[in-house]
Amino acid sequence: MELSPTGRVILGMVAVEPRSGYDIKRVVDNSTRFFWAASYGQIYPELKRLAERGLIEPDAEPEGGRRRTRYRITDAGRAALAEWIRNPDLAHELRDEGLLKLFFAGLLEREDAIAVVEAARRRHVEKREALLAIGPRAAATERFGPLAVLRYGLGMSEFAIDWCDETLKQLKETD
Amino acid sequence: MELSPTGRVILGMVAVEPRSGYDIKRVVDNSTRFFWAASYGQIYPELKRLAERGLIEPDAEPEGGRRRTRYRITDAGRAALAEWIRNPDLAHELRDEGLLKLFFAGLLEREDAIAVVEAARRRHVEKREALLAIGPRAAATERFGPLAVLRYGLGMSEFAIDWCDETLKQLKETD
DNA sequence: CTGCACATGTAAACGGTTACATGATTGA
DNA sequence: TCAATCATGTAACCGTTTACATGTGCAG
Repeated sequence: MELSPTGRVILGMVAVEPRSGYDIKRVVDNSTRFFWAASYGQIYPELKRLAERGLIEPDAEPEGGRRRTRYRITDAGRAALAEWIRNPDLAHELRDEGLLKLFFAGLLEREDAIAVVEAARRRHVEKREALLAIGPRAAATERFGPLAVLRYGLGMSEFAIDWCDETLKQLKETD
Repeated sequence: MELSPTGRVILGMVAVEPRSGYDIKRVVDNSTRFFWAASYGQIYPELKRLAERGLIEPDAEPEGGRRRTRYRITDAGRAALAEWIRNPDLAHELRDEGLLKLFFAGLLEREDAIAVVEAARRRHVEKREALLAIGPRAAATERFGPLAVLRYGLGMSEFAIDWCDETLKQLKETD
């Protein structure tokens, strides 16, 4: 049972616990957004498609309060999710605009190239701060995954910052 | 002058030296594909659009041999490219399906989660090999950028492999 | 009673991949 | 003469973002 790209995040988020589209948007913005974002324009139609295919189903109606549709995963959904996670192949290419800028930075004057690397460094520092801020949230889930991926993100940020420093040194000492 | 996402790689590749669509595909597949790929379906229409906007122009017709259209960058093109590179903001989100799988791996049985990390490790080792293989090509350009980004990719791969090892250790020792 | 967060959706426009189609040139 | 590689392109389909549209419930 093939899942669409964003269908996978959504199904995963529903697999963790029953969630509405709004819930999913919120939790994605606080976790996977660093490597996989999702917009409402994707979430709501995709929830309907997943429900039509029997991979998720509406949970019990809310007791009073706001109108909302919370979905829970079905057995078929769990199977489809596991099938995707277990498959070692990746369907999607990585895309990193920051690296593309760095790749071409040498076409500019040296001062400009330095500014490009400095901007990249700033972004990585910001990202590290953002990851540190969501740390407690990830630590709260006892499940393996969020915390490990957070460690990954922090390590990557550290590496990237060091790389920027080293690259700046090289760029500056070439006289 | 706003550039489209893939217009940027294409313009950058033409900025380095005059190139045809076919050339661009080949060089992208040997360099930026690790963080920004491009297909013919994007390249040829985009070359036309860039030419219509005066950012590139057809080079002199080939002296005999094969028919082909090689483009060279114009002053306006150089300005648009520099404008994009200098702008510190990124228009595009990172997307990494491998991390998404790892994020949700804890929903599976422990053996399955271990297999997911092992698959990720294998991918990172393969990527490192691929980067090492294109190393000489990147070193051949004296321009700053390709080599620096290659160093980045290699460092990232090393880090990712170490992270997988550490994560596997953690997953296995939790009895 | 006002503004904010909750909550769900649609339509248009854009971006990107894949499959298909075509044909020339070169080297074995 | 055959296969590989050079070379360019289009059309259909799918995915994604953005902007718009609508309405509820709660706290101050």
